[in-house]
Amino acid sequence: MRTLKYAILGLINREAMTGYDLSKVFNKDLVNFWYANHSQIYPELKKLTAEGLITYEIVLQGEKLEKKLYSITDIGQQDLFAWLATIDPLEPTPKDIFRLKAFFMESLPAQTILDHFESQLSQRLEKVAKLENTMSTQACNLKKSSKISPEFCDYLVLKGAIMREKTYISWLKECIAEIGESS
Amino acid sequence: MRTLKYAILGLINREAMTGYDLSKVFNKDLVNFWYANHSQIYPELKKLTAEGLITYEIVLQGEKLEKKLYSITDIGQQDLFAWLATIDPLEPTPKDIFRLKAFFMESLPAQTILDHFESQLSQRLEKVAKLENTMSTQACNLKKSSKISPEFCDYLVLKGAIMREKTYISWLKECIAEIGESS
DNA sequence: TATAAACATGTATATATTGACATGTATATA
DNA sequence: TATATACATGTCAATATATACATGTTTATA
Repeated sequence: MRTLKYAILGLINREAMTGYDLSKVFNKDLVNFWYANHSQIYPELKKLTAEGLITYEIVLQGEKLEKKLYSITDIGQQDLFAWLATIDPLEPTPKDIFRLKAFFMESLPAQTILDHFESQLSQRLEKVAKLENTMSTQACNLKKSSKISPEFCDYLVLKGAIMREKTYISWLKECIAEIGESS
Repeated sequence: MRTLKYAILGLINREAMTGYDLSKVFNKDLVNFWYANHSQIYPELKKLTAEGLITYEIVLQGEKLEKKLYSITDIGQQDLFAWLATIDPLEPTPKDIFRLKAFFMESLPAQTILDHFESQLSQRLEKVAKLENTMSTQACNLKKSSKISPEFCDYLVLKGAIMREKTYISWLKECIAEIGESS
């Protein structure tokens, strides 16, 4: 479905960027719903350039270091907007290795099962703490923008990520409680 | 990471199955956290057989139709249990095309944005209704098994799936409300 | 008894993704 | 000024996944 294509177009549409910049954004701002390695990004940039959806100019960093600053073309923008406007059917539920393991865990000793859930719980607690920290640091710039803006979208998806993590945590706690009762 | 391998081993460990059976189970019981097409399953079964982790016997269905009934070997079970016992670091957050689109949506007219969220909301409401129906139909067999059992695991992951969907729905509703305020 | 739906098993091709390999520059700091 | 870290761009090989192609049997039902 070329989702990476649109993720890149969407970012470059916001602001001209290098492949390196894209890589950073994917693994920071977008990491809660999309990500990609640089080994995927650079070939895709090449492809999008060949397709005429983006162009680049070479910018010098220091004396010698050349970086490619990509911007979106008119065709690229049309393509992006057409994709954005399309309403999709529901995606398949995301895969989740922990849930898969949990599904089969019954063959393990009760204490090992609890260890799994406790480990997952502490990792998720740490993660949600980081997300909430981001939210409180950025909340001023984000929510107060009372019009629909990039910052407003940042805020909405960050809120969604926090809600998702908190629910995962609630589930883990309920599982731990029920396993305690059952064993 | 060969997750499909362990998904298959886990299922065959519960009960001997054909590739066709596995395909059905993936797209019914496991669909809320794992799935695979038959075009992935059959080659993997071949590979696992070659690796000595499973074996099959040919069973006749009617007069001519041969099906392969797979069972797990001792080595397969050891491999499965070793995987089950391993505690993993947190997986990267699952990708989500709708959230990605939402992140870039700000360039669209407010009404189109709302249409996206409303469509997603009604699709998710339908989905959670189905999940809750499954839960109420199967709840008797599931929860009442007061010991840790396959049915108990089924119950736990189904509950998790319902919680996840409900949170997605809450997020969508909050987004719709906030977009209403902002536009 | 014709027919559709479900059962049953594969392969082929294209795309997506990961992790390793490979190279070199610029900048901050010890 | 040595050194580590971040900046910057690529390729390659292996794995994973999706979609289409391909074939044949059995069972329920109209």
